[in-house]
Amino acid sequence: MAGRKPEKPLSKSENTRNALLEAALRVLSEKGLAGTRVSMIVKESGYSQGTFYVYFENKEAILYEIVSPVLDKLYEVAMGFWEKGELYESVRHAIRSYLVVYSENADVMRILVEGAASKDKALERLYMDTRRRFQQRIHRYLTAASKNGQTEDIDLEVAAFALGSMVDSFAYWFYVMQPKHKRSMDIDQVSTTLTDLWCNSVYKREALRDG
Amino acid sequence: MAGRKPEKPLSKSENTRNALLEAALRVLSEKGLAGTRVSMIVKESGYSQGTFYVYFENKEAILYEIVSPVLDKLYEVAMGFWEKGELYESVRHAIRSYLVVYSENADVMRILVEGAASKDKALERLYMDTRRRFQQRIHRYLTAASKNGQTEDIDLEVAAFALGSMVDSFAYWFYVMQPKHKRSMDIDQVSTTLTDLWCNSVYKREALRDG
Amino acid sequence: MAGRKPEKPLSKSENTRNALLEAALRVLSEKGLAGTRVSMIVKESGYSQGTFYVYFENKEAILYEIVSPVLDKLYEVAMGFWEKGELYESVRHAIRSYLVVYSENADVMRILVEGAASKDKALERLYMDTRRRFQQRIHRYLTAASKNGQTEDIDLEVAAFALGSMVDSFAYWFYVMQPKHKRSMDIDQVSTTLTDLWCNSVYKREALRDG
Amino acid sequence: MAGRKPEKPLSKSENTRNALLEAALRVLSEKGLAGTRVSMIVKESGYSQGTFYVYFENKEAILYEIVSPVLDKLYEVAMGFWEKGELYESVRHAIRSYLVVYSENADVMRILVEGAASKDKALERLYMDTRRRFQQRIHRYLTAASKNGQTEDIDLEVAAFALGSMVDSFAYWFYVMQPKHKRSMDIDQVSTTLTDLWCNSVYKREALRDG
DNA sequence: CATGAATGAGATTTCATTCAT
DNA sequence: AATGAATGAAATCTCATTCAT
Repeated sequence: MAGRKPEKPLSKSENTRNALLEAALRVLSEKGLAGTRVSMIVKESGYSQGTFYVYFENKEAILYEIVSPVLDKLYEVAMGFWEKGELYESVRHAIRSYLVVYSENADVMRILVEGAASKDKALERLYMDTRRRFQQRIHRYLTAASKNGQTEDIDLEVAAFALGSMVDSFAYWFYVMQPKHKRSMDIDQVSTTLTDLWCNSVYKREALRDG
Repeated sequence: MAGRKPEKPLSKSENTRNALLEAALRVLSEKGLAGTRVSMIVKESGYSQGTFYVYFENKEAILYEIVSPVLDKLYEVAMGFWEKGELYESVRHAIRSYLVVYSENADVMRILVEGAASKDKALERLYMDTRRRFQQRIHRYLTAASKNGQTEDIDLEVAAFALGSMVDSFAYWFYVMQPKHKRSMDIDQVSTTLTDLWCNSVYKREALRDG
Repeated sequence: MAGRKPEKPLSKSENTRNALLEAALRVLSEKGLAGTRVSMIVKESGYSQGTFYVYFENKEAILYEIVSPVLDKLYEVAMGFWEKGELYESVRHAIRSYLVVYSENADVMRILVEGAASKDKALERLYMDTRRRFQQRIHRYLTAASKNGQTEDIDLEVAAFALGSMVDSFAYWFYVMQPKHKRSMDIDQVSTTLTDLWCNSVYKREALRDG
Repeated sequence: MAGRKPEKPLSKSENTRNALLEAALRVLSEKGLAGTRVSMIVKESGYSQGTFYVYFENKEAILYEIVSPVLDKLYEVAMGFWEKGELYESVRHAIRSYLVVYSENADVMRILVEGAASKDKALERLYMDTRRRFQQRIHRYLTAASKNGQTEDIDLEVAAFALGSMVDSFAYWFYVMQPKHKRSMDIDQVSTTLTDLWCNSVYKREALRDG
């Protein structure tokens, strides 16, 4: 009774749709955006070429549907807890959650980066919007702290973006570019260091001590 | 007597080669990697289709030649001054130089990001290698400071990468994704904030005060 | 009850495939291997350029499919009767059959010769293998006769190859190189002479008289 | 003084021409006719692309110049001795000489076969003409023998072509198709067998015994 | 719903040949 | 005599998309 939706059985058409989405993700993960062909997706899905166009208008459409929910999840999970708890802990929680979701969707994030850089309008916008949402949220939070005299005297708008960038870019390097077997550091260790950097950089030492 | 080499006139073939490289950069900047066709490059250059293949084996070859020197320049310029001066100033100089070169080559950096994300082996490696070079250099620098008791007690390896990422990712957002007319902040202002964040995050407050 | 399979109607795709094969043969016959373009084949077939690549990986693939069955037929027809009948007659039957099938497939044989000479690995091997199969079969046959003391005292291995070559090369000249209107001799006449040469060259005169 | 031409030193232009011819032969031997590019020839020769067209009108021209003299030599050497000596010996001498020259020019012969089969007009004609010259010569010789009652009662025109074909085709297989290391038989052995076949096939046994 | 055959525009690449120097 | 830069027509192959069944 824990808020779980009762599992409605999926209709035949929903099944096919999902199968195509999953197949697309698998192919995109392996081949990258530029290397993915519709023919690969349908082959992977087991359905036929024509079926693809029953469910998606074109190649870009399926892309958007794959990337979009991951970004929403990322935002929701990382920003949900924020503001409720104590200073250091709420930062740490946000960072750690971000890394967890990122690691689970590293392939999608790679695709997003590729697409946004390639001037694909839809993905470029998705990417920008998400980063701005993060920035604004962080900025709002820092401003609040600054009103309590807890922050150092720096440009909080730039800081908000820079710190968000730091975590995001670290995640990209750590989970996307780095081959799995080379990751010597574990997520808790990393989260702690990132949180230390974040907090040291903007908060006064006293503010941290007091929480 | 200023040490400048007397400018040897370029041979005909060197001229053509350069013209193609420049045309390629223009097209890549406008269309992105995935959107660039050899036909566009030759049209832009004024040469014929066949001429392209006299000078470059294929599309990837010209790509590498465009991206590679920019990365070298970026490293050289940003890391050159490092270690010589006073703590805060040397960080600031590095960051500012990085941003300057980045802004002058924003288009190329976008291409690099797209290419590395797209699993193009050559560019992926170029990207990784460069980031690692930066990380190692920063790490070495932080370690030196830590031996003088100047750093906070954090994981310097992660810090090195995270701080490098912060600057790089900020630059990407600021110069690549952001349309020019929306950039309200100027480079000095931004450099200062980034330097503040950087220094606050790793160095002890005393160390900063003393230089 | 005549053992004929009821003719299953060919599927759409089988039809297209066959149409391409037939068109390819026509073009290859007229233009030769080096002079044949995929564009010519599809034009001749009435299908579009893209359709070709739905059915065949590339030019070489369709080539192999055209040549290979002809060689099998040639071997089967020429060697099928062999050994059953009387000496002279079985040789004559084999030679005549060879010439008949050769004349019906002269164009294909020309292509095979061109392809094998051009160092196309697949065709070179096909050519070699077929010639060796013939040689071995003839050699076996001559050896059997030699055990009955019916052959002259010569190197039967060389003889086997040389006699096979004689018939094959004659057929090539007669049906491939010679323009049709210049062929004054008819197939029976020619078969008889070739059989005479063959038999005289290896068999003892007595053996021939006795059969 | 044995008829050797006094070696006039070659002019510069003759040198270049020869260098190109030799380079062309090397490339053609390795790559086959269809696989040879003008660019390969000039690279092999060390001269430049433009130089090729100073000496040869086009690609076909150099081809003809390479093949033509070999055919002349083949005819001259094989047919020169003919008719002078005793029956068996003159046949054997002709066959052996043919094989010797063939083996020395196997690469060229392969090119000729490829070119003739490919419907290259010039080479097709060269090939046909040469084979006809051989046939006519052999035919004339057989007819002479037949007037002395030395031949079996068979169609001498067909025989002439068939026997010529036999030797030629054997040589092709032996020196062109067969990789060198697989040739177990030596030229004397082979010549003898071919001569035996030839003589047995057309001459009366008595004629052979008497010479 | 699903199919799979067919398409054709367009991308990459090749290469014999020309020509000004 | 020799060069080598430039060409451009043409060949191969790709692939997102359509559509009749």
